[in-house]
Parts: sequence; C-alpha cells; structure tokens
Amino acid sequence: MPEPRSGSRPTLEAVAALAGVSRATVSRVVNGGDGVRPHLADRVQTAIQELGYIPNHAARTLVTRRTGAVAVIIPEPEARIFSDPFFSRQIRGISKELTAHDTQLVLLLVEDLCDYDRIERYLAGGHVDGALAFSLHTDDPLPAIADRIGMPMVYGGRPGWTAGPGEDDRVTYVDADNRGGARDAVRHLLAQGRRRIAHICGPLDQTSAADRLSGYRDVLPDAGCELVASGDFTAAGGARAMAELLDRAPSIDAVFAGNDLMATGALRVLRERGRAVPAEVAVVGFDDAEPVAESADPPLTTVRQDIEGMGRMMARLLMERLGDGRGGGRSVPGPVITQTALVQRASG
Amino acid sequence: MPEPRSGSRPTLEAVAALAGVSRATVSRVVNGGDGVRPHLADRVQTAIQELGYIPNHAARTLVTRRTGAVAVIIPEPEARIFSDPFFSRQIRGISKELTAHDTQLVLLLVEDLCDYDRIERYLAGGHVDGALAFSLHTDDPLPAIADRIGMPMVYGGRPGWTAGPGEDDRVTYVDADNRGGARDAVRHLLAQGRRRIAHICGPLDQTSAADRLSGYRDVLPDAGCELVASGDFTAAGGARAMAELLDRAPSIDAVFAGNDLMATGALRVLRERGRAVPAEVAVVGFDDAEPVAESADPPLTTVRQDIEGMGRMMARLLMERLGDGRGGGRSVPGPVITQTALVQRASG
DNA sequence: TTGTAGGCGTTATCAC
DNA sequence: GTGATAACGCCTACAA
Repeated sequence: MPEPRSGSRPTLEAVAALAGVSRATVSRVVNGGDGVRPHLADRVQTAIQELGYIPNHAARTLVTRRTGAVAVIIPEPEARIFSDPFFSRQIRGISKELTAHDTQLVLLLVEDLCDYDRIERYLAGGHVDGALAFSLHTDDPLPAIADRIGMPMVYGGRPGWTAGPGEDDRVTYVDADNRGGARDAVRHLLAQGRRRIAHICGPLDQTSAADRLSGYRDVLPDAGCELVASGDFTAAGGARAMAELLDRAPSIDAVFAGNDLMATGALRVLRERGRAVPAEVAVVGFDDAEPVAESADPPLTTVRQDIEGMGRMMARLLMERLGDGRGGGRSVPGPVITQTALVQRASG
Repeated sequence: MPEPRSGSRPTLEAVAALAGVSRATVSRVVNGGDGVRPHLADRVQTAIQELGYIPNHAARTLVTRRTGAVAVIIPEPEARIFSDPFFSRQIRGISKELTAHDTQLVLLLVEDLCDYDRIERYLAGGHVDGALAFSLHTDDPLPAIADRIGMPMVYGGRPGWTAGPGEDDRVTYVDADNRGGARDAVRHLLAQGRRRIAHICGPLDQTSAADRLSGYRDVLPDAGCELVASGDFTAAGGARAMAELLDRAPSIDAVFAGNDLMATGALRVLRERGRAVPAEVAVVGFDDAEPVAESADPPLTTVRQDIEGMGRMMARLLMERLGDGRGGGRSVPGPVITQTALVQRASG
C-alpha cells in the first residue's frame, strides 16, 4: 500500500501525472470544476483520492492573495476577558460563523501596548484577510494601524471614538442596545414599586458601561450621585461597589448592576449584610451569559443580550465585506445594534 | 509623501532596487543579516523603513515550509470549555509562550465529530507547523489523524489511551499530578478529623476525573460507593451531586470535589440545606483558577495546579519538538507531570 | 561578501 | 474544454 510519506505531500503536479491531464485541469476540478468534462473530472477525483492530495495553502495564498483566515484581536490587559463568559460566548459565535465560511480563526491576545508592533507586522504580512476586535478603549492604537495598512475590520462593541450609537456609519461594529436595555431594567424595578434604585456601573472608558449608565439616567434623571458606584465588570468589583452603596445610602431598595458578574458580587455582599433579596433589595444584572446569571443565588433577573449571535454577526459582516468569493461586495456595512430582552428570575 | 498604496505592498524586489543591491542581500538582512557589510545593511534597512516593507508570509512559507503558526484544537462538545476558567488560563499560557517564539495561535473549535474532516484538511494543508489539543476522550479520532499526516502534537492532560501517568513515552503531554493532588486533599480532610469524606467526581471518561477519583480511593480504599457521586465539572452538576450525597449519606462531614466549579455548586446546596461550611461539612475543590475558588462563599480550600504554566509548558514542548530554528531538535519529549499544592482557605 | 538563477505549488491568461 | 506558460514573493545553493 503506497502510504504517502509524511513530510512531502503530493502536489497538484503528481495528481495531474497520475490522472494523465495537465495541472490546469486538476486545478479546475479542485476549485469547483466548471468546464471540465465529467469523464476527466472523474479521473482527476480518483487520482486525488488515491494520493490523498490536499492543496498547499501557502502556494494558493501567494497567487490568490487570500488567506482564508481572520484575526480576532483581544486586548488582554483587562484580564476579565476570559473570566467573563461574555467573551467566550462571543468567540464561540464567531467561530461557528467562520467555520461555515471555511475560514480560520487566528487568536491574537494583546498583552501590552508594545505588542501592537507585532500585531501590525502580523496583519500587514498577509496572514489574514480581515480582523475582528473587541471592546477598544478610546486611545487604542489598533484603528489607526488598521487604517494605515488597509485591513478590513469589524469591532465588537461601539468604539469609544464614535459619537454615539448609530451616529457613525464609517466604522463597522456590532453592539447591543445597551442604553435601551438599561432603561428596561430600571423601568422594571420602578414598576415593582422600588423607589431608591442604585446603579453599579462598569469602567466608564468602555462604551458598554457608559451607555448603560446613560440608560439608567434616562429613566432616573434626578438620582443622586450617591446612588451610583463604580465597578470593573468583575464580581469582586461589584462586591466593593455594593458595600459602598450600602454605606452611602442604606435605604436603597434596588440595584441595577452593569453586568451579571458584578451583580453576583453585589448579591454576596447583600447576603453578608443580611439584606434579603429580593424582599428588601432587588437586583438586576446585564448579559445573561451562562452560567453566571442562572446559577446565581438567587438566580438573577437580568437584561439578556444575544452574545453568541453578536459574535456570529461580527463574523458575518466581515465576510460580507471581504466579498466572500472573488471581489464581490466591497461595501462597508454600517453598525448593527441588536435588541436586548429582560429575563425575569428570582432576584428582582 | 509617498504613502504606500494599500493593496499592493512593497516587495523584496522593490527594497533591493531602492537600496541598489540584489534581492539576495535584502533577504539576508531581513533574516538576521550575517555576512553583510554594515555599510550595505544600513542602506537596506533604510530602504525597508522608507517603503514600510513587511515580508510576505505566504511566499516565505512556500519555500521554507514553515508557517510560524500552531493550532490549538478544542473539542467543543463539552461546552464547559469556556465557562470553566481552566481552559482560558491554559490558552493564556500557551499564547504567551507562542508569542515569545513569534508564533501565532490558530484556534480550532470542534463542534462535532464530522468537523474532523475539516480539521484534517486544515492540518494537512500546511497551515500550521504543529498542534496542541486538550482533554481528548478515548475514542477521539484526532491522534489517528495526526499520526497519519505526521503532525507534531502535544496534548493537554493525559490522553485516555495511555496506560497511566508516565507509562507511555511515545506521546507528549502535560498534566498535573491529579492523583497525588487528590490524595493531598483527602489527607488534609482526614487530618482535620473528618471521618465521612465524600467525593464528587468529574466525567470518568476524562483521565483528570478518573485520576482524581483514584487518588481519593488511594487514601480511603474502604469508602462505600454511597460516598461517591458523579458531576460533569460544572457548577450545576456539582449541585446535583451534592444533593444526591446528602440524601444517600446524611452524615457526611466533608466533600472533596473534582474541580472548583463543582465545589461551588456543592456549597450552594449545602447552604440551601442549612449545613454550615466548614463547621458541619468541609469542602475542598481542585484547580484554584481565578476567580472561582477565591470568590466562592466561603472561599474554597482547593488543590492548586499551575494552569497557565501548564499551557506554557505545552507550547514550549511543541516549540522544542519543532526545533525552533531550522531542523534542530527532532526529539519527541516525553510527558511532563506538574506538581500540585494544597491552598487552604475557609471552606475546609 | 555579494549577485545570479532556480524553484517552492498554485492560479490565471492565454492560445489551441 | 484543455494545456502550456507566466506570474506570485521569497529563500538558497552556487558561482563570482
């Protein structure tokens, strides 16, 4: 049995020789095979099977100028990236969509700012056709780099430099309706008769945090600033913020946390201080990513965003922009804002 | 200002022309530059700067047969992959090490078994120089594929088909001393005077779960089977198992859970049933991955494994095997077993 | 030390 | 329809 030797895989040439045709014909068969007589196509297919031929990626990329790969760039400095299921789910969504387009996911974790040199070389070196990036800060150098080297990008979460949701159509991003979702959460608490509603916000240099705070203020424009405490989107930060709120405003009867992780931190502090949830204090979170919200104690009422769907959408927009096949759609799709939905559970 | 047009980046040829030397000389400078007179090297560097030259990856790969990329293959079926910080940390470790070697990380999430076709094509297509794979089950087709196409592999966690820890030197893997760590945990509980010590094990088709169970039995060979319940490495599974144990053996005074996530589920059930931790029932976990163990309520006593370090080690072994530069070390390093350490906190 | 030339495996443009 | 042939951008003997 002629086992193919590892280390030197069969080439197009070998297939052509075995099938008794030219390289060009084999190439046609491999790439869809229009305009090849079934007779020959079959012979080629057989040869391909027999030799276990698999096209060489580098050679193909060299001539087509397409890599079939996409970078996902994650600013690692915020270590919450992996502890927060948010990113994981989004990556899963991205992965699914890319797989459906036969495109590979190259993960680029950015440890610190000087890594951006490496990132630039990588992106410019033709390793990938486009890139997806998460939760950039206002001063992130990535957009400038992408611009300079002409790399198609799609952002996750509204980038900080845009004027506001839906107000800048030159950049493609996918975001949830953070402001609207926050309004829903606060209105839900109001409808329960809650009157002293506090907010634990995330880091305000991220638009998701800022937009949720805006939503809170939309509904409660007169809320005193003693009712707003800052967290960092982690459980520990949420706990600290909750403790602060209880000290500053002991009479609060509800808390809207900027995400589920902070909400769980808040729940822990409320339990430690003997405040019954939701009887004395209602708690609402944001995200509804497995398994945090559902397995919280008590299970969290929260604002659901379709995180995996947002990931898929990011990938889809990029694919669209890359013109899936050859040349096609060069357009730059505008932002996509996805809807949120309040999910009521036991906490409020 | 001669902005380089995006879409057609400068080539080696262009640099050579601008510097007034041959392509070969430029190539030498780009790749370390031994044996080029400083005089010329400078001129080349200048030209490179001026043109913003960045080597084309595909062309280089085509001739060197090295991609500078490594695949990380994750069998997604177990959805815990991302909800469990274990994987996240390991990926972070891998990423750091790879970055240090100027190597890229290509993430391959495997949704279901038929994806392995795609995986094989990908690996055989010369996209990557080697691959890392996590927590395979006994019947996973990946090892056979890797073997057939001669892809250098390093596994995370002892693969199920190996006889036992350290008994098969033909496969490279990195694992913690799960059995020893489990023994430490149980002995720690014994030393506290606990007498009815239960175990919540993970899915036994994964060696990490099986080895930890073995460690438990090493210390407590006479423990009745009513003291062992199965979880699935998730918090919900841990909760179910805990409930089961309390029903079957109400007198238990300690629980060793196969990982931290299951331990948190156990804590929740114990709290719901009014059993004080650790006064009435002590709980010990396994992993000590942020933020689960530390932010549990009460904080978990647990067996720490250096997860990020294991990830780095996996990447390092693969790099070593690939012979970092040209051709060097072709050896197949044997398994590496890392030590664990008991971390005592409030839960037991 | 430097330059010349051949080839890596594909796709694409032509003739036939 | 099919087959030569020329790129694609780079590395690397080998020759000078």
